[in-house]
Amino acid sequence: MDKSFEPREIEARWYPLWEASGYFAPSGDGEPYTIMLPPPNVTGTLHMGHAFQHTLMDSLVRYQRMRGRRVLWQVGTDHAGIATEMVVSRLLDGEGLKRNELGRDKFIERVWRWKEESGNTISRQMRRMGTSGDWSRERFTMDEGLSTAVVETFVRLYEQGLIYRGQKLVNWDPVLLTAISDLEVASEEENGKMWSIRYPLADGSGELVVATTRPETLLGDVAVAVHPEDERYATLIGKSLKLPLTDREIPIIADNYVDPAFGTGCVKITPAHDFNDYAIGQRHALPMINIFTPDARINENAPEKYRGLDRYVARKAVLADLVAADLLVEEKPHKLQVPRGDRTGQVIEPYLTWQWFVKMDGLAARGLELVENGSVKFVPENWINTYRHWLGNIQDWCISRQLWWGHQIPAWHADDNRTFVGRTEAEARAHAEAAGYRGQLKRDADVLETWFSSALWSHSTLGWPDADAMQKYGYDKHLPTSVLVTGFDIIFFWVARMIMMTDHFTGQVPFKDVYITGLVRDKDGNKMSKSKGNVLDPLDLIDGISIEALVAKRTSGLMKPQDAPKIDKATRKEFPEGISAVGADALRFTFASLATHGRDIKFDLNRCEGYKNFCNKLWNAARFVLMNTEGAQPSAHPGGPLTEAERWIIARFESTAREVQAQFDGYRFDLVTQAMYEFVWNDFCDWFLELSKPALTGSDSAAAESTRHTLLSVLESTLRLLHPIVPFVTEEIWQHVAPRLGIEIEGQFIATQAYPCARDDDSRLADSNAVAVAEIEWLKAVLSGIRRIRGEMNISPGKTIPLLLADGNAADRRRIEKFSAQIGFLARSETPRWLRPDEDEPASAATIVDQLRLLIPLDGLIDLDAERKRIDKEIARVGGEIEKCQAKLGRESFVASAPAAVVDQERKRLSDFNQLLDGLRGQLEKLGG
RNA sequence: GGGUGCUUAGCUCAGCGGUAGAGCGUCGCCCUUACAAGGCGAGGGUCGGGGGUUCGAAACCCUCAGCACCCACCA
Repeated sequence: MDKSFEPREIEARWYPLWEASGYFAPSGDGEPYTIMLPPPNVTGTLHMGHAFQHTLMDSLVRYQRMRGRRVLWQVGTDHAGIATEMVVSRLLDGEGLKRNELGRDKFIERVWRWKEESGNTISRQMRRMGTSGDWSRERFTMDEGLSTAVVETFVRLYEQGLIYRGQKLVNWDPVLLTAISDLEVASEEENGKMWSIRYPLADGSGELVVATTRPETLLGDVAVAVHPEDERYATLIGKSLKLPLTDREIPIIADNYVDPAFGTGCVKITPAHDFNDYAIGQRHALPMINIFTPDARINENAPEKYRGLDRYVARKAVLADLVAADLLVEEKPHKLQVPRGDRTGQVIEPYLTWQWFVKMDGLAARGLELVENGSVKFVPENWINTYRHWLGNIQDWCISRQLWWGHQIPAWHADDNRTFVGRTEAEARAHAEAAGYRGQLKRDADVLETWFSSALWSHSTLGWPDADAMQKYGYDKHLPTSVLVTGFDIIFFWVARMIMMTDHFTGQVPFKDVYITGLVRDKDGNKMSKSKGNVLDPLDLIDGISIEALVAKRTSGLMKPQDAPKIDKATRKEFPEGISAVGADALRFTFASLATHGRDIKFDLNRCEGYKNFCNKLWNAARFVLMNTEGAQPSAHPGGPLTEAERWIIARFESTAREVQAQFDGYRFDLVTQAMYEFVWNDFCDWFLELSKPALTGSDSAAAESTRHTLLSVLESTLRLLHPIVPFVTEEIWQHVAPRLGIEIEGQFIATQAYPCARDDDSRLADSNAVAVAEIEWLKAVLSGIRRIRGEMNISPGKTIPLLLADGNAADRRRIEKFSAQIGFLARSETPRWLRPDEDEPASAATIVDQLRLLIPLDGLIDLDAERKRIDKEIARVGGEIEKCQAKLGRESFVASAPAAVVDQERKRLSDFNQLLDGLRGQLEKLGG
């Protein structure tokens, strides 16, 4: 193996071999374990959030696969209707082409070409991350099978009366010219104005003043509402007002919606352009006057002089005319919530259109029930509140979009405005003929919103509704799936709908657990976005990138090119030398370690580099083991007793394996990686490898032989333990290590080996030994004590020191004898020697372990004053602890009320501290302090 | 206006009723033959403020403050 860990070549070599071997596909007879990848949008490339979630999914999948489960990780991509259509439109703009000039068919052809490209990029990126999804059954939401599922779903819901077409007020994007979802509208507070306008009574007996933030909608007013108990206006209810700037008269109505305390207590009602007004209009059976064209210009329902004006131009005109007619009372600044489409940033219009809807009441009640009764569990569980709140207040789901890219709605309109739904045109025609219609049928031009097909993902990818495909894909085996790993931002868009749809059509929940991850933010906690110029491409972390290339990437193709200099500067400041390659394993380990519950993650490149070092550490530990086991007979353990150090590391490994398993099962990836890191670095490298050195070179050849074997076997188990998180480096090392243990690796991969389990792995590993642990913990205390003196006294690490022993009990004598070689080697001391009873104790620096005192004679080595200071400091610390213990034990209430074990523990602490204090005082005395 | 989460070492975060922790950064001493992407050691925190419950609170309850996010129709 090379001297240092070079991820690039290793990653490039193993992935194709893994994929070709077929282990990504479900196999074996184990209990199925299934994850459906939230299909990424084919809008471009994967971002850090994807890489993060994919890492977690892949870790779970590899973990369960090694535990013998029959694992399916279903991968694929989403057509992402509106988003992809926008990307391609922008692309065409660059070529000087217009979507509408190209026409529907040609445009869709272009989108398919784009989809090919983006889809390939995505799967390439996923492969670079090391993800082990089953590529052989990769799906796309608009492929043939999934499209069949969409049509089938639509038709069945329609036949069940759960889909209907209706004219309703929806959120309308006047630039994209389509309806959009409530969820795609974000209201932001903006500075605007509020105008008060006089509406004269028709009989000339007075006037009402109404306030509005949108004076142009006055042209569509159909009433003015007051509160029914508002005494000021009680006598006016039912009378008529002259609607300014028009020749219409409108009634004064009473409705509880109006807050008499706000403004004048009079509200103009425009049912076709405001959601509240729409509701009032329905309650009072008012007409609805739509005054806008689809692109938000005034239409023919308004007086002629305003027709064709853009909404904001019309606003100015209306205000000018009101002033001219002396009907404008006041104009004042006002903060208001402005609804903007989250894709275009345009101000959204509530707009009256014909759309298709899914009735939600029954489905939502069931969706709620499935979560309330625990069929689907959220992790962390508080997300249930979010889910509950949304489903409890849900509106019917508007599923039609006036776009081209997507599943075209399987409905055909007759000349007489009747509509027929069918799986095919022939089926629709049959319905039409059965209803006595024989004329022309024209297919509905709209497409379904993208989440309609996503909602079917968990069962459509398993072949539904095709019986053969369901059989082939193991429909029964894999549904419900094990866990959905996704972000909180799509709980409404996707999670809730998938629960409802999958249950409705299969009688199963789509998944048992929903693990909600945090959002990946930049190191300052900002959301990563192209426009902020703070995005990182996961591949650039894996491969590294020069600062020039990174700046170029971040500043090109900006929506606001004027931001480029700012982004340029910030990027150079954060990454003065670009980003150095860390490799996929380090990136994965970083993501996993940042995956705590219930908070977003700030991505910190320093963490990444730290974990690259971790991979390197593992690499070098493996080199050490391999170097020291060269030529060893591949075999099971040679037999004979294990050394304490071996038994200790085995016990530590076991408890680590237990911890890792428990944390995997609770989706605590941060704690999984923490346990792995601590074991590999602190236990295996810092202590066991060091302890093994004297054993390997010592005179006890049985111990050397045994140690060699344990080095190999613990390393090999550790590689398997770590593999789900860091697949590449563990594979590479394992292929070198496993043969030394007699494991046949021809055509084998670490991923298909068993996951280490604390009890049923190697029986020797199962022999956790409390005595050995105590012995080694004692040895560690001895060595740490000596090292502390060396460190604080600035004794050169290379310098060999004399070491004398005093006091101590029988156990200490036995242990010193046993570990004499280790102590000499690891503390760089001469062979430790017991002080003879009659011998004068030389002035020394000392460290105390229980009753044993370890003395380093001062002569020339140690500054007497420095040692006194060191002891004083220690005495102060111990004294403080003693005070705390005494205070605690001195309280009657503590001794009386606390559990006996806690009281005993406290007493033990006190006596240990006192013993230590005595030792320290004695030592100080001997130094003449 | 409702709701959720967060506030612990310089930074990023664990801990969530019984001795305040980790990584990174900082400061010493070291190229000791696996690893300087390293070794050994050190320093650093009245756990956001204030109350309460408890023998005991970073943790549980109340309250205040700040930050972030989600939902919501005040013209």
